[in-house]
Amino acid sequence: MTDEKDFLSGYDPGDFPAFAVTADVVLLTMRAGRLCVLLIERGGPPFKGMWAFPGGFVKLDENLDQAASRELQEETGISGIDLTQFASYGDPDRDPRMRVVTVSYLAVVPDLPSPQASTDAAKARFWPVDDVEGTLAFDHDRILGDALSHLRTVVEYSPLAASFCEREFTVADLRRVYESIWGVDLDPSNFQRKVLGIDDFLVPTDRQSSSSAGGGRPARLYRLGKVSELRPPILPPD
Amino acid sequence: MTDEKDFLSGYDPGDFPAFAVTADVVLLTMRAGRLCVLLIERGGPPFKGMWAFPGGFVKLDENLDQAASRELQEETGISGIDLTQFASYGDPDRDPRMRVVTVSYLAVVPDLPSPQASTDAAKARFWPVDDVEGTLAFDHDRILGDALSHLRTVVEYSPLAASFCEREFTVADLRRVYESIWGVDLDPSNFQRKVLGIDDFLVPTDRQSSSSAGGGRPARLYRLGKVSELRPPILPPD
DNA sequence: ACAAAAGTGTTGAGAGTACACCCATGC
DNA sequence: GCATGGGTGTACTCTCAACACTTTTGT
Repeated sequence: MTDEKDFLSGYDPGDFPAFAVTADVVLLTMRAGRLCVLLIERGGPPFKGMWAFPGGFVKLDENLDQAASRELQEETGISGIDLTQFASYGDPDRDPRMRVVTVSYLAVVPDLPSPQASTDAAKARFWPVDDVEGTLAFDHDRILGDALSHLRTVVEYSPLAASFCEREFTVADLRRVYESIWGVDLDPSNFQRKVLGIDDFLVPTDRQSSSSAGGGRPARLYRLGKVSELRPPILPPD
Repeated sequence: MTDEKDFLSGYDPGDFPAFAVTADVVLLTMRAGRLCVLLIERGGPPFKGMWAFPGGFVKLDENLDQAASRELQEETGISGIDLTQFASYGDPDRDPRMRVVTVSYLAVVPDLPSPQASTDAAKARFWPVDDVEGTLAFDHDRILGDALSHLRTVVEYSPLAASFCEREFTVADLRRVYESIWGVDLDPSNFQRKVLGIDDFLVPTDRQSSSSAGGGRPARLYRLGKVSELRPPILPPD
């Protein structure tokens, strides 16, 4: 009966509950067919020695998106990738030090070189998602779970899965991404026809993959087209 | 280079940028075939006299979901409905008074009695969405746009559209909801077969609608079942 | 009887799956 | 040649949109 009155009419600036706001980045990649997440080992309390997402305080003169990419750049050296906000978390006890609301972002990248090479963030590395579930600092386990279910949903209806691939990739590369995410096997020939039949999804190059591993016909290389929506969706069979 | 160090190692509590955090509710309903949104007229600066979503400061001892339903209840008297978070907004200048991050929730309800009857929130009313786009306080126009596109997406793959209907409703009621949201005409007979063919979506009652308006065969009344996902999705033709 | 809305039957077009088969490369 | 993976052809199945038609009410 008081707060919202203050909010609706005039009030004394500074007369509001003070929160810290952070931006966290759940950055996913695919390594050897396993879904991996970029984590940073915490050097101090709370949760010292545990692993958490890159992220940190939003500054007073930047917006939420900017904070997320700045923190990612500062802590891991990674920049120039798409970050999309997917949820915010603000339970009273999620950080024992103070009241923090975190705005969480999802990023999907190809298999990058390990981040320690790039900056001073020596404690950053990729972990297979299955190996860390249930072990993260703060409420980051819950956030990771939400990020993964968000990923699995979005990937059916958007070309996001192609972000796991390099700039040029084969249809089989893309198929293996979907197979990993859904844990199913897809028929290579039908998958090929399906994705090539979607307008503006894959644009062919005139280059071919070097058929490196033990033979087999080289595959054509594609680049991601400008499609924004996959209709009909790419679904796992049943 | 300083903030995130503080965040990773120890630091002085209180040594962080102080934000206000609010929870806003975009509550949608369907009236006479038009999509409507619940708004509150602002009684004081800034944006005095303009309309905005119900919402207000998150308190230090409640979580974000609780803040959203509390504010909705206090400002409009509406309670007991599902609120789902869909996005957060925190541009530096979105509120001229201070730095505010707002966590936005979407709610979908049947045609409720006008809210002024229930509480002291005399300035709350439903507005047709088309009539207010571009006129709202703060960045609420952008939030409304995001809420609507979120609605249109979610409605294809979830039973959310049924939340626009009363507890018992006919297939035609539900069809008119989809027609309004997508702005298309759907074939009544095909729509009927489609939705009744989805397991656990609609559960029949033994009651019928009173065929009130000008004749026509009374329709069976249904209740919403326990399905959580619509596969295949309900799509507009083309 | 007639209009209006609910609900069913039928059919033809298109999409998806399974799988046979051909192509290009490494060994 | 043979193994391996890329890519095409084909036939069967299933779904869905279109629309004719029957059912049940109000006037």
